[in-house]
Amino acid sequence: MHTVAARAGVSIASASRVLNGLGGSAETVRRVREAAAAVGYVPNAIARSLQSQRTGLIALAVEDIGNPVYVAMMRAIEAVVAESGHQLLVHATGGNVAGETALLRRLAHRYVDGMIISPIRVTEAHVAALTASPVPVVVVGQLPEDVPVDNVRADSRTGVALAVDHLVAAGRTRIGFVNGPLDTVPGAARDAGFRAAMARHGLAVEPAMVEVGDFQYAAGRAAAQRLLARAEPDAIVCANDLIAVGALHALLVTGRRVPEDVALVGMDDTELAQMSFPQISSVSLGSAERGKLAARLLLDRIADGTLVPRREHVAPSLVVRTSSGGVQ
Amino acid sequence: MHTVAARAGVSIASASRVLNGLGGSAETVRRVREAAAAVGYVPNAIARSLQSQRTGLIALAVEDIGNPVYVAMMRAIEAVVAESGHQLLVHATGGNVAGETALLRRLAHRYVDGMIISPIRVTEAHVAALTASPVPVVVVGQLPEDVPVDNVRADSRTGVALAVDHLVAAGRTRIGFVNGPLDTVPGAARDAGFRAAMARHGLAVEPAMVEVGDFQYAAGRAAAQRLLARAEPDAIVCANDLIAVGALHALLVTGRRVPEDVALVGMDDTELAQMSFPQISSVSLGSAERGKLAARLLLDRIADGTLVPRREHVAPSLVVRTSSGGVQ
DNA sequence: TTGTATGCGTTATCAT
DNA sequence: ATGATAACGCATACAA
Repeated sequence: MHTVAARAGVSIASASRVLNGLGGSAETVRRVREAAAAVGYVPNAIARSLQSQRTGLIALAVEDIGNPVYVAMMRAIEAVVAESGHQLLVHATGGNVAGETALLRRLAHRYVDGMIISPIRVTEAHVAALTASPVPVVVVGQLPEDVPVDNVRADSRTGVALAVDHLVAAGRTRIGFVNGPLDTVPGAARDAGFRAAMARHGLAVEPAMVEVGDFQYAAGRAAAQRLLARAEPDAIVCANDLIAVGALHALLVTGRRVPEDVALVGMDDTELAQMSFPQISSVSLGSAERGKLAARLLLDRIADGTLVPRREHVAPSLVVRTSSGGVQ
Repeated sequence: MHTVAARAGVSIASASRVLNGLGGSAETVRRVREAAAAVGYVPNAIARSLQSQRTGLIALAVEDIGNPVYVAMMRAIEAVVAESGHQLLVHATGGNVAGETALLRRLAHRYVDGMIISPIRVTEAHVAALTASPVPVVVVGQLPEDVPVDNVRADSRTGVALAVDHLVAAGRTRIGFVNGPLDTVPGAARDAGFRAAMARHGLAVEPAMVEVGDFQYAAGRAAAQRLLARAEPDAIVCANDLIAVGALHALLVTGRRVPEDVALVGMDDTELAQMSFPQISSVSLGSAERGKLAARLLLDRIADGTLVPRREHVAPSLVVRTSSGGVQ
């Protein structure tokens, strides 16, 4: 900038104004533009940030970037965020509490203008870090009622019910369930949802028909194998699509036909569900929609920090595919 | 900082020194620490960056964050980069030249300390932006010989050969090929590799046995369907795993058995290949290894910009699974 | 050891 | 319209 101003024979103030499109005489504008082009001037993002108190960065923190559900969410967020001139900084937290709270605390350094975080567990430490954060944060997922933070949530309880209802309507009664860890927010909600839905249909939940692993493919496959070794379900509900793909493998490798022998329903409605064969029915929890909403909430709050905390809900819906008897 | 210094009754220089662990008398250290804790002082990342001329950020630019091969690469990069105290900023370029070169030019703003980019096409504009970049860049993928930029590359030509050799050894002779766009670097290399390998075995490449789509699932599926509508291969090589999963779908939906009727080999050896049923044999192009190497090259260059440009190669290897007759 | 003063690259304020 | 100058928050030469 200094160089540009000197070369154009004006003050650095004038140069700055011209380069930012604010006023200037025709002659000044011309000379500054010319000088800038000549020396290949490019504004320094850091210095600009120091002055503007904004970095133009928005962080997204999710457990596992390999899970397609987060890819879908990320794409939706990226679209909104890019439109506002921000860039997305992605953190993979691995789902551990220490890492997530450390991340939240680091927000105090103001290296980003805001953060969207989807914690899989919510602890006291989370809440403390969340409320103490000097930069706006939006939480995707459940959150205690009294935490004054913008929040968008799915309804996975109802989502599981959708799956169970669908299977019961199709005549299935021996319905198994492969879940993720019960000490996670989604794990607990999906467990409760499954039991409530089964009870509503007057179906008993046999312990042998329920397995818990991780929200991952390998764990889902192993959990399904354990379940199939001791029970004969005519349908299996899985707590997400990664688990469902693992369960599909366990079913097919043991010679079971899907959906003829065992119907299968996953959750999150990711690309994986469509890419499997047979294609897997899945409960959409509106991941893209949640991402879009979260991004909007965040941008709104960045623009006006005095807003009252908002809470958005996204309704689940069932996408029926081959694995539960839908068309190919 | 100003506040901390005032509260501790010292100059901001002393406060800064103490907080950075440089000297100070026991008494000064104590008072500054106390004051900092009392006001909850946290250093401002931007101001620190302006001073240090480093942002602590490293960018990764890939075409499609939904492709598991990039997820694997990203994980490897993240591990190396985190260890050095940097954070990863992920860009999805969508593979368009304008976006990629714009990204490279934006490096001049110095919003990151370095970038790892994996362009799917390499144009004049890329080369120009690459060589003009004031911040270190490492290219993952092919690059003209004379471009003085750190570079790590796979050998997908040999990779395809590995697949063809394997299939021929298993007695397959009518080998089809589903590729990505020929005007991309990997697309062109894999096409050449396929033809060379087939020629080496004295096998003709019938035009009807070759299809081109996109490096995506849906396009791969459609391309495979077109191929299968007009030819009867006893094996198919796919230019990546997304295509392979699409081809698997096309095969199964038309009643073909894999591998009995048609053997299938993918490329990139991503999680997808393991998650399919049957599991898909795949040529590993060492994506994690390439990511790790790229990160190391970048960190080295950030530490010392005068290094002579390096070029690393990662050898391909074939992972045999069920889809080509391997064990379950 | 400590404080003063300056610089990092911009933008904004305030005279002129 | 323009220029001098003060922030922005921190780190560091240099002097004391």
